[in-house]
Amino acid sequence: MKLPEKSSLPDPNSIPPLKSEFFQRDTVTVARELLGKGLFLRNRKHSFLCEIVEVEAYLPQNDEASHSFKGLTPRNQSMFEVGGTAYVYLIYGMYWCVNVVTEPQGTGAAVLLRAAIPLLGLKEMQKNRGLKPGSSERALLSGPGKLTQALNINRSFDGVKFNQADFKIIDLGKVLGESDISSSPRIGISKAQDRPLRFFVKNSPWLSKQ
DNA sequence: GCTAGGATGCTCT
DNA sequence: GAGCATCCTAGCC
Repeated sequence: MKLPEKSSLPDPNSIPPLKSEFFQRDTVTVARELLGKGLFLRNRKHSFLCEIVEVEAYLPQNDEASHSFKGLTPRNQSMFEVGGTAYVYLIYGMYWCVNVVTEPQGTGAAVLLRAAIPLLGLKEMQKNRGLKPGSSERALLSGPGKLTQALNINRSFDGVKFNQADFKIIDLGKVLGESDISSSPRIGISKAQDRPLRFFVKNSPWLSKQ
């Protein structure tokens, strides 16, 4: 579980956000290709960068576990926005989950961000998570609720596009092959439990579950 | 090491 | 009123 040296990190400010066309494709394709990409977020005081290693796809058709399954509601309306939009919702009354909306406007599909490698802003992530300095870095972003807590993502990000100077998904120059990616059933759902729509970087120590 | 259970509040029925 | 795309802790191997 080695983190890269700070000096070897790219400057996220100089990397443009992924184009809208990247997200407006088949949801499973986007989910797989989001692995290895960077999520960058900047507020008044701090910059955060992390590398996505685990996601789940929620499909527009015949997917009972997807929030879009029963159609548009006030809660899920940003899931029907154009690909590249953030869909953020509260789960279990306590935790936020952040999704990347996929496919064209009106489709109702998204990719849940479940785990990532912390690259920039680790101290602030630790503070946001309420962890002691020196606690394991693995605890920072190894779950959907942890990730939003560490990066301070909440309802105010719902409906925001991932193409802002201070909120964007970027290419880190990492190339993952088919053999680097595994899939499994999605976690924590009660419907459509058999479908292998969770995608993750094989053998990564940063996942939410081994 | 593991598991069971509680926290907590919004959304839809 | 039930159910929920979760996390943490206490208690038990």
